[in-house]
Amino acid sequence: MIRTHQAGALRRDDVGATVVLTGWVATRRDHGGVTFLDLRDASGVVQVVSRDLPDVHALRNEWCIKVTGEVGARKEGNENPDLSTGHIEVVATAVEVLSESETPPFPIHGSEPIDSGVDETTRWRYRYLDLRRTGPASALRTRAKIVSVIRRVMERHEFVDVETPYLTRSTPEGARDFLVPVRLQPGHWYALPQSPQLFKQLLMVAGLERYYQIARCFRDEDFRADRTPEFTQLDIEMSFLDEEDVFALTEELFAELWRDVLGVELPTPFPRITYWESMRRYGSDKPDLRFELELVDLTEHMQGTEFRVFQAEHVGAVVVPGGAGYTRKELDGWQEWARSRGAKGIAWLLVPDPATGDGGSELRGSITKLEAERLTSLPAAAGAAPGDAILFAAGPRRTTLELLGALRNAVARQRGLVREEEWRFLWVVDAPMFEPVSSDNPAVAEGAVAGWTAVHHPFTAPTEAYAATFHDDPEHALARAYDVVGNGMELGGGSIRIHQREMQQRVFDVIGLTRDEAQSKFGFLLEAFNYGPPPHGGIAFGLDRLAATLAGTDAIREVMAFPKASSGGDPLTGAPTPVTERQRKEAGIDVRPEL
RNA sequence: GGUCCUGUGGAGCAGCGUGGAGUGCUCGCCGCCCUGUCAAGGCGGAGGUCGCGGGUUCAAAUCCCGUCAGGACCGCCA
Repeated sequence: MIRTHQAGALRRDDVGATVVLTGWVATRRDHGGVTFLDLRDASGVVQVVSRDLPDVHALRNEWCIKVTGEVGARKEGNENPDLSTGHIEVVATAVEVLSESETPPFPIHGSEPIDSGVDETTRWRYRYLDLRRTGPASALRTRAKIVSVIRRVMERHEFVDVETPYLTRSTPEGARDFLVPVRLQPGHWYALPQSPQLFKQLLMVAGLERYYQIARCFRDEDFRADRTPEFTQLDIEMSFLDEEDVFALTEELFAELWRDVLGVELPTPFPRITYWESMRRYGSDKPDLRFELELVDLTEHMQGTEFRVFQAEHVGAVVVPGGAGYTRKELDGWQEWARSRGAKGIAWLLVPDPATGDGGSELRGSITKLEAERLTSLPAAAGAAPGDAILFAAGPRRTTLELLGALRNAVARQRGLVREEEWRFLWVVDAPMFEPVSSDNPAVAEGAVAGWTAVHHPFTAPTEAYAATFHDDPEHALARAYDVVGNGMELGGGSIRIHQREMQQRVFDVIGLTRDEAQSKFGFLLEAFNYGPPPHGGIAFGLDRLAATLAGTDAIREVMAFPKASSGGDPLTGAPTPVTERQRKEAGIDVRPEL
């Protein structure tokens, strides 16, 4: 190394040592006769002081330099308690410029928080400068730490790390594939994997018993703050297991991650809740338990009403504590919020509080034309106290619950009900096995079921109760699927797979997959299953979401080294780019093979 | 495919509703001064076709239409 020490690691013990440091000029304070430089390297920042080196006046921020000098204790009163190196400074005897720098496009210094007001476009465009900053860089370090803990836990349990192909066939998940043309077979394309699902099942047939991989996955779908076209999963599969093995492993892994990364002790085991209970109580299959605000079911209460809005399959509500003080504008805001989500709207009722005067003197709301009996008993039925507001939604059961679930989250955020310091994990189990094919085809009548599709994927096993009947009653069949949810975020999910041919065939029958189609799509897996497949199952965790959660950010871009923009492009390299006519020809892009 | 927000010297913002000279703030940048600062301080200075195109108007950063880029959300995505 061309240096002797790390700048940020120097302490009182080093006083008197002659050191050679390298790094970047974070800032300079030039007093004419004495000049201070903050020298930054990966370890942190140290103050360099120069009294008689004429060259230092020419230095500028972000120049890469080498400093030779002696570590000195700072005089009392000159110490900086905010700096871990604040008790010492390096008295420079020589400064060498390793390379000069343009003025950076945004301030760098060193100690900015992760999102310090610089426009993201600019940060991603100059990500290599962004990462000179402590906050953004520490997010990547957190991610590396997470990967390290993961490997430690997986190796402790004798999991085998196997790399599966990135150039492969389409996997049976629902997302669009990224396609890669193949020069040697014009007109034929690889798909980049949406997950290593089929390969890890093959590895179970192969008898590996315990597989894991930190695998890049690709889905050509639209963006969200927590979704990007390429992302990383911790992918796990085990043989001869049941759900308890997956739960125990996950809880051990999470407990160790939270302990080592954040110093937080997670209580285990995580509570479990069924999918439908979660929908009923929270309107979501990934409920945030850091606040209460459980949904109220008023379907019974509205049975037989003349009030048309509430003549619906499901009537539910969120009770907003202290919401009687809502202004008309705020209530209109909720209407707009609901409509922006494609709902017809939400009804509201303010319960007056005589003590504070909030909500006036009588029940007010958009539903006061409701039968008097029903109206006056409504606050009690909803569990609303004086001073509360009740926000209603009515309609088909599932969409109404989902709307109320989103409302629950929005209300909690708006009213500051989320206990931000808490970590609340849970398992959501017993998800439906199938859901109706959402058909935009006008030929399919409103409400009619055009067919069924696997909620999870078609290799997910039914629960014992539905093993014999799921093909006759796909609507109610439950799957041996599980999601792990933390603070309202889906951090991972998996299932116990089907390993019996007969059962697998019935699933294909339900989703309308013919033998030929199944054979052509994943005949290789079915063939493998002819050779004594073990009972198996697994789980996959979104590593980016895990890292973002542990790094304390909502945006998974922050824990990716070179994230994509929401257009799907790479702001730094400018990819994707058009290809030349010659490349098209070589890759056989325009060739249409006989199907 | 859809809805909404944003785009103003290098960075972050204000200005836009109710049109009137590129006006302002914090930082950065350049020069000079300065021997104990902590993202130093003082004085001076440079730097902007207000994303782009069109329209309305005597006059557009401001109003209208289109478009591009970025972001959030719905659809989609287990």
